Amino acid sequence: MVAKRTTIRDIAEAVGVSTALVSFALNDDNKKYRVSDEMVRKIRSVAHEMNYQPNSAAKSLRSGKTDTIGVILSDISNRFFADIARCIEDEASEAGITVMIGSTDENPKKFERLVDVFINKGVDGFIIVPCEKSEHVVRRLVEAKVPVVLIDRTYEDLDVSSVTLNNRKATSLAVNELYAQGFRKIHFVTYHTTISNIVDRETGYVESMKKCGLEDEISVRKIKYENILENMRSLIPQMLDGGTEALIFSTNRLAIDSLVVLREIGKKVPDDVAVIAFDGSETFAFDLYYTTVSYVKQPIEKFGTEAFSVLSRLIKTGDTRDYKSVVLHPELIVQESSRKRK
Amino acid sequence: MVAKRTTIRDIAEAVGVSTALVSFALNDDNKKYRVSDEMVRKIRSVAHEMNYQPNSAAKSLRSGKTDTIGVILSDISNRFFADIARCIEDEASEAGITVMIGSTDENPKKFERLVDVFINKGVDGFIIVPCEKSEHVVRRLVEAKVPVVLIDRTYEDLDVSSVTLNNRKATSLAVNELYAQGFRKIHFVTYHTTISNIVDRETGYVESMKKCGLEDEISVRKIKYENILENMRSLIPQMLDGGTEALIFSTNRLAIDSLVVLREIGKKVPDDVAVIAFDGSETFAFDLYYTTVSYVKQPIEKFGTEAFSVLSRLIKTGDTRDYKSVVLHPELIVQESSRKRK
DNA sequence: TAAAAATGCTAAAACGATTAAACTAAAGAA
DNA sequence: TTCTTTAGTTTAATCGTTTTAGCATTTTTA
Repeated sequence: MVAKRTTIRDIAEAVGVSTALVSFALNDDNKKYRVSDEMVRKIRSVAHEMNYQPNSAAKSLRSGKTDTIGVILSDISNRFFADIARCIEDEASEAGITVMIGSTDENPKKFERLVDVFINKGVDGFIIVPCEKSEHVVRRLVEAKVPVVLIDRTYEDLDVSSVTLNNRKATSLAVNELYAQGFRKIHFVTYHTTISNIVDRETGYVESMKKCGLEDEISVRKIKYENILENMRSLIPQMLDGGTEALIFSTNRLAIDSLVVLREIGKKVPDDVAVIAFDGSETFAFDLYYTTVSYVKQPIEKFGTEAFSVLSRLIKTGDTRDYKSVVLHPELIVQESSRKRK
Repeated sequence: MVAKRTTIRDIAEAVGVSTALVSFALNDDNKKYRVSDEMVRKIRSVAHEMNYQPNSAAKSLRSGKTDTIGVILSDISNRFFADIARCIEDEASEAGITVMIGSTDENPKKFERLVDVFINKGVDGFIIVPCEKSEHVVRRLVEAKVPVVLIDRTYEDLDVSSVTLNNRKATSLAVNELYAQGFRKIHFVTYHTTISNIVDRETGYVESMKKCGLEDEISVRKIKYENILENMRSLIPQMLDGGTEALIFSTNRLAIDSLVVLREIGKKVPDDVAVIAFDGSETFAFDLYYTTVSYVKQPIEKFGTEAFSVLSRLIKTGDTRDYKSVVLHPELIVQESSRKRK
């Protein structure tokens, strides 16, 4: 905190009026409270001269508002979440709201601790990427009537606002494209998890395979969140040996590490195997590959803007029962990696 | 802010004592203020039962401390800064300190506004990646005795703590490696800017070219921060036509976009031109290239940890005159892109 | 010309915590 | 027995704002 700041009382003394009047004049309450225009001008100019900066601790204490929101993500150093954070930050800054950010690393303990810390700091609301096994924490918030918006994932049986992707449609788009290109042995690589968005992507894959009449070709391979590259080194060759013609990945990370492995073992995309990745947020990574990579694109900015707008309303109205689910739509970016060569 | 929170007064009433005693008991002041062990136990258990969360606005108002620091970066969606932010966050969380993050986009106006907002929120100190033409803003902070640590870049004639890379050494390493490999026409691509770290990288290039006796081969090409890819599309072919044998880039972004262009125009690395990039933070992008890319590696985590540790001391001692410059060391990661083929 | 309304301002309480100072009761010293 | 310590607790001020209720004036209305 800065050394000896100007307070409202200092201004009051300098001008020779009460602190109340200064407060009225500095806030736009001067209409409501009938302060003379001349006085408003005087007070504001003195405040400016004395470089007055309101003490927000005092403000918060009085008003119960902090104009601060807590944003809890999986990992801020992951591009997808960083982009979302950036979006939220921009929206918030526009609205004069400050953002506190924390990363959970998908760890329920860290998640709970972050929630406590932010509650403690008195945030006005939360934007949260919830992690596995943390439904109770979010439930507690909802029950305490704390404004909350979940993004990227949600808990089905919780009455809470959310902004998510239509994940089933996302993988469905991928399957259909590959099917249309003539691929049949289309296989899916994903994480071992119960997180809703990842699960939905799997469901989407399975369902659309069935719709395409490829029920017998369905193959879902799941790996752990740790040592992805290592896991891929054994999984990918094994799948190719098994006759896989096309690969769909449920996340960006999985796709990238697989591409690395494919290069390592000298397999060509899409000649040896077609690929559709998830998430264009790291497009530039794909740009460097010898072939351009098709991928399911999420409207990243919208996650941020929508979440912020829903949260703002929640905070403003104070009616946390009035929750709302926003579902965003994926787009398939078709490039070379999913083309069938004869 | 959460609906009707338990206050210290609620606890006091529940236990039937004064609020002062509750405060003593909850803080470890019970030694200093001689509260009976039994009472401490009782108060703490009631506080726990009532799910007491101290109101930090009140705490801050009283103490003038917020246990919050402001972190101002160039752009949180840039991997390099996101990694640093992540590091700072981890350190801070360990120490029970909350972080507020903002991005300047290298825009002095945004920078100044962020500083004002954070000051306003009463942060205890700043970690800042300063942008061009903002020396006066940082100076004002320093003069107001606000704890500040600059990272990545600094202002030479400001008495302020900083954590920076030895940038001259960084490019020097690159030049020497290329020279040792037998390259002579080693050229440097950088931004048009006065930001200290970028300028130092140029200086390092020029100086070590001279030391290698390659004074006549020195060539520095500068481009604007906007439309990098477009700029590269015209610059790179032009340089190759001019006989460039090896390229050194002053940043990651420049390197990546150039690699994209080189692929587009069908030039092979390192056969047609050798490349040394800057910053390994997006290594995975390089992993996908047909050839692995050599680069100057910055110790990213150290930027975060060192900056936080310096800032902590600054805040604790309150002696902002006791500033300190930490200089970190780059490492050259040699891979295929800088190898001379015969 | 008195009553009513509008205008411009102030006093003081409140928000929730911390803390210096004071107070009480019991224990120890003289 | 009286005085001094010590332990355990309370009182009340304080941090910087906001805001309700109310006090003088002046202006309008009837």
